Amino acid sequence: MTDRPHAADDSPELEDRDYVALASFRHALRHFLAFSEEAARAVGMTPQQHQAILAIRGLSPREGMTINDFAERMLLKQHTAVELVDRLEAAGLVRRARDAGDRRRALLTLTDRAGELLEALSRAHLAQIGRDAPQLIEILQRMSRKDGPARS
Amino acid sequence: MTDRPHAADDSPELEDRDYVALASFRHALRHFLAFSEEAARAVGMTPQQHQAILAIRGLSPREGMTINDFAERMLLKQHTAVELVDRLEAAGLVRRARDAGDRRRALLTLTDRAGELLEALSRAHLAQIGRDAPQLIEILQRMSRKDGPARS
DNA sequence: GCCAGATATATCGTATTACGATGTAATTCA
DNA sequence: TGAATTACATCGTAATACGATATATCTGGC
Repeated sequence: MTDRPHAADDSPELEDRDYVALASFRHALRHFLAFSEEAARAVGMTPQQHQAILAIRGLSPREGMTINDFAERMLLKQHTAVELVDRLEAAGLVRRARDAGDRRRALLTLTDRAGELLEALSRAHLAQIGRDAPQLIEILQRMSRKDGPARS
Repeated sequence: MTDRPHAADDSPELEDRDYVALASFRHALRHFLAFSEEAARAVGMTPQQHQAILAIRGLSPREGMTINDFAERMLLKQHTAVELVDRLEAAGLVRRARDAGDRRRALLTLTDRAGELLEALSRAHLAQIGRDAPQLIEILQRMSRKDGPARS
C-alpha cells in the first residue's frame, strides 16, 4: 500500500542501470557457458560430463571420490549423480571402484582418455576466461561496489 | 608422439592448481546459479522465466522486444524462445503485442506483476552478488593473471 | 500491382536429464 | 545380533531445448 517511490524497506528504488548490469552479467554468463558447452560437445561430451570430470580432477585427482561427495560438489541430488556417473562410465570417462574398506562406497577415478580430453578443454577454457574475465570482473565490481543499488 | 612433459604446442603442462582453479570457478558459478534458481522458484518462476524478464527489462524496458532479439539475447533458438514466451504469457509475466508497422513482429513487454517480482528478485541477486563477487573476482584474476596456465 | 524470395513467428515430435519415491546392500552400535 | 543408518541404485515422470517444418507478412524487381 505504500506509494511507489520507495519499497517496503528504506533501500532506494532500483534504476535502469541496475537491471542493465544484472542483465549484462547474466548475458556474459550465458556466453561463457555456451562456449563451454560447445567445447565439450566438440570432443563428444555433454556439458555435465565435462563439469563432472573437472570436479573429480580438481577435488580428488588421485584418491577417488565417492558418489555422495561428487553429488554435493555438483549440487545434484545423490541419485542424479548416480545417473551422471552411469553415463560417464558408459562413455569411458570414469571408473567406479568399490572401496575395499567400506564396500558401500564407489570411488570415482578418471580414465586416461578423460584426463587427455580434460586437459585440452581446460586449456581452451583458460584461454576463454582470459578473454572474458576483464568484462566479468568489471560488471561484478560495478554491481558490488556499493552494497545498495546504483548511485551516481 | 611427443613425450608427455610438453603438449603439442609449447605451453607448459597444466598443473593441479589450474584444475583446482577451474573447478572452483565452476563450483562458484553453480552456487550462484543455484541461489538464483531457488530465488526464482520461491516466487513461482522457473529460472529461465526469471532470466527472460531480466533480459527484457535490461534491454528494452519500454519499447518492447521482438522474439528474434529476445532469442539472440538469451542465446536460444528462435523457436525455443517462442515456447519460453508462450509460458511467460501463460504465467502473466509478459505480453505480446503485434507491431503495427510490421505485423509479423510480436513486441514483448513486461506486466506489472513481472516488474514487481523482478524488482524483489533483483534486490536479492544484488545482495548475493555482493557476497559472492570477491571470491569470483579472485578466482577470475588467478586464472587470467597469466595468459598461460599456472606458474609459481 | 504481382509474385518470388526473404523474414518473423509458430507448431509438432523427440531426446535429454533432473527429480521424487522407493529399493537394496553394507556398516554401526546399543 | 538386529534396528537404525549410510551409500548407492532403479524406475517412472516432468520440464525444456532442439530439428524439421509450417504459416503469415513484408520487400524488391519487373
